[in-house]
Amino acid sequence: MPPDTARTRAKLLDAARAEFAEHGIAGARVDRIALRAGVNKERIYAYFGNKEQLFQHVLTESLQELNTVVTMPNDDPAEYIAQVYDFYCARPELLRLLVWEALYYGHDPVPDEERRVTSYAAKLQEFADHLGVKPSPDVAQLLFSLIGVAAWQQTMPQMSRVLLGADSESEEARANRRKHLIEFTRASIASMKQS
Amino acid sequence: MPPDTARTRAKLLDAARAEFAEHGIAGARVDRIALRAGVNKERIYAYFGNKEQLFQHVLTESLQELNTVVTMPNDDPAEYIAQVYDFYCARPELLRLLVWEALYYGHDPVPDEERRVTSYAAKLQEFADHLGVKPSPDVAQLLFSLIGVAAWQQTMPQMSRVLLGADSESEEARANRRKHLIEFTRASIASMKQS
DNA sequence: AGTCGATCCAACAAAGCAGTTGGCTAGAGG
DNA sequence: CCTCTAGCCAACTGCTTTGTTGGATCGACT
Repeated sequence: MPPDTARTRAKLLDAARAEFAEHGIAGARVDRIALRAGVNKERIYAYFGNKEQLFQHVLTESLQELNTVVTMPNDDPAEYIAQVYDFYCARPELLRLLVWEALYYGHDPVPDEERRVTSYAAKLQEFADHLGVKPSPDVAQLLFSLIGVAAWQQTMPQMSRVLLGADSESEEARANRRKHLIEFTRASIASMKQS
Repeated sequence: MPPDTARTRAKLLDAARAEFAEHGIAGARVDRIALRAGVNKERIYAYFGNKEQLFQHVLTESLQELNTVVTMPNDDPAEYIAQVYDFYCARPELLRLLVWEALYYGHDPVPDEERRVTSYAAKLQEFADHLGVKPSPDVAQLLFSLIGVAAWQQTMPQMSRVLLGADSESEEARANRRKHLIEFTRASIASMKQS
């Protein structure tokens, strides 16, 4: 295999990630992906099959990245949530991909949903460990809610602007929300532990 | 004006709402909207201009509905959040429309964003009143976060299934999450008040 | 009944799009 | 130097989709 193949594949995946994050599955244009990558369109079909399968490749790759980058830190679950927030601020594309996927598949199962179960179970285990409790439906509810809070601002920029003010994307506002997030997380963890 | 006009318009808006909620702006098909409504496609262009403007009409209408249906109840802010949750469970289309819009416009302002500011300010006022505090950025942060938690399950069904289990859409699981939501809300309100 | 104005619609035009094909190129092995 | 293979690409195909148009329809008013 010529050395260019891997590079070409990678360039396509990068371009596709940007395109899909911006426009979603229906809105993405295969021509545009090829153009961005500086590669011929036909390669997409040769490597990935079709548009939807390409989307899956992009998503799988992105989820792996998310899984390795955002880890459970020192011993503070609140810091973990803040890290999730930081990550989605820094790399909004990954969240957007997940949201496009959610809208596209709705309540139908997404491709290889099973594989995700294990990696989320691991995260849940870690989270519970740091809380000093056993993984349980309640802990899962809590983690799920907290991830939601951390992601909500990037998920709904219009609502954020309307409710938190037009400058809610400034550096200062971001630091402020981060602080809010940490307090919020601590409070909800404390209340769960005592019950 | 013939009496049918208003009816035709309404039928189109209903069909468009369903179509847009399901497929988003890029994925929606004008033909399909006309077909669902049992009306000729040309009427859409006569009444609404084009696909994107039709989307805006649908969204405006839906936001009004949301605003009138989900009101601040008795005196319990936690019950309000639970009501938001119930509403999004019962009418997921409205949330989906908002999410499609968020992805479509991203960080650019959405059409007539100003008008929304006032209605959200009213909600914030009500919320603060029930908390017995003045509206402030902190209260807004809290309300925004809580809306996020209430909406998160419908926003991310895949993540919900993966983290909370495949049956997370059952009636029982829903009641369970509702309970979690109320406790969660109470805890975060209590912690905000004391600080 | 006849005319007028507005609504409706089947068929059309033009552009955009996903996916294909057939030939080109470069490098490895003989 | 020739051949064979595997990646590469410009041009093309056929279908889908948005938006338009010219004539049919229907009710109101005279």
